[in-house]
Amino acid sequence: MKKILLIEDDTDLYALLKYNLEKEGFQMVGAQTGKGAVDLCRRERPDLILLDIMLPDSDGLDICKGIRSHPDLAPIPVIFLTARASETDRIVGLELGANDYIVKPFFVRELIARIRIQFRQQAQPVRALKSGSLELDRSSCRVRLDGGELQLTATEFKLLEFLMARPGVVFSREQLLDSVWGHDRAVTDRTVDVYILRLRQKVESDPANPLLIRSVRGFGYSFNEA
Amino acid sequence: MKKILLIEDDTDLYALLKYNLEKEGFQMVGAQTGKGAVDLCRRERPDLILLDIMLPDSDGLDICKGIRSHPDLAPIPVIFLTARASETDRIVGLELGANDYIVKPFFVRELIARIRIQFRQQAQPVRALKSGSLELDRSSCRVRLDGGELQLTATEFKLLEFLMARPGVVFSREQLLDSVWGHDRAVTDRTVDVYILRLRQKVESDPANPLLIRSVRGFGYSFNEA
DNA sequence: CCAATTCGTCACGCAACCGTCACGGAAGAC
DNA sequence: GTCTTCCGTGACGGTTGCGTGACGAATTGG
Repeated sequence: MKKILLIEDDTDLYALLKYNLEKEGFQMVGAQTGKGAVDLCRRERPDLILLDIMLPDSDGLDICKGIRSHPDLAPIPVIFLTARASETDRIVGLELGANDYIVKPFFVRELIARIRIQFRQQAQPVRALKSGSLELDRSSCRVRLDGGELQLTATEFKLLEFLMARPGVVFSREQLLDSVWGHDRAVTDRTVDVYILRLRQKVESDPANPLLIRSVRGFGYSFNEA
Repeated sequence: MKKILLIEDDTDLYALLKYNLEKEGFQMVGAQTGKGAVDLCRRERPDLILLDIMLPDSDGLDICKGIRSHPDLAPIPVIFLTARASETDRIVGLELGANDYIVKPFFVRELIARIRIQFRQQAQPVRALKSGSLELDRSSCRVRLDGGELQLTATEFKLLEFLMARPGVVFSREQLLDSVWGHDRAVTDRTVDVYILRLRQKVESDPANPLLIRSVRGFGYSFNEA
């Protein structure tokens, strides 16, 4: 499922888009302000960004520039939403690195079609996570430890990917279930423990003394920073 | 230098675009009629196609469909030019496989910006893909294995081409359907499995132990790196 | 020192996933 | 028109992975 970050200050439009895009099967996260948009990106790691240009507190163009200058975020497609229809505005937006540009008012179905185009032709950005001798390649779904390849199952991989992407941050079982298993989970929180165990057995050199995956009693788990 | 194929019946607009785009450094070829447009494509092999939807003798949508169904032409970006602005027209155009859609009257500079976006996103236009003794030639739509030529169907070819162009990258059935079949699909994701099977039977020396096309349980498939 | 809570660990039943085959129908060739 | 090729679906079986329950160890709090 693709995750879309929506930054739009108009409450009505925000709700409308969120509703329609979720109905279309996208996972939506968003903000109604431009403040901290780049940080939000780094935390959420969306697959696509819908960005209003006219925000009350900041300029969408600047946000786009910030995203493009950040190496991890640069490959993420950006679609501008805007009421400005003047020629120079359009050109500036497109030349600044936006992948598409859609002028309000627009048809929701057209926006959806344009989103799908971005995903269709996206040359998947290859991002590898590394911590010591442990390497996780998202694009090939492979995990290597000291050169040798580990055989992880799908859930194990997704859990490790989630934790490695956010080193040092402690997540509760609840949060992990929401993020890794999905919102429509029907799973006990103890399931997380089992997967942490399985991961440790494959990843840790000494599973009894885990160095990579840390338990925080009463809170949850985290992946240790290098 | 990028070659652009322009199909537009309006003489004034045709000349205007040809002039401006040549000034911009593009090599222009074109026709003012839709007849034989697909054949023209196969002869000229442009890097991008500008296509008027409303042509006196034929429908631009059909031309686009014809291009998309040809394995060697399918990856060429298509931008629709049109005076029709109704919602369904836009959706149909975009969902049919157009990469962008611009409504007349438009600013020439915006068109240029949108053309550049297509080229920016476009991966390296490698004509031939090779992996070990397996060779795939995009322009002639031929696949050779150990010198002998394989008989692949159009869908098999497009699927193999897509995977070979991105070795090592794992794609879900969903992504493959979007990219290879197109989003206007009415197809079960299990269809992908069948085509993977058919490809393996033709491509793999031992289909029971596939070396080229890898299954990644829970995720999808990928073409193994050399 | 005991009770309560939390976490690590194991084994098991079931569901999901994938490979495979055969069939009906659509599209195109002749 | 007929024939052939190709496409997509449905179904079946084997395998794998998933999630739960149970139990014990470890930790916390009184």
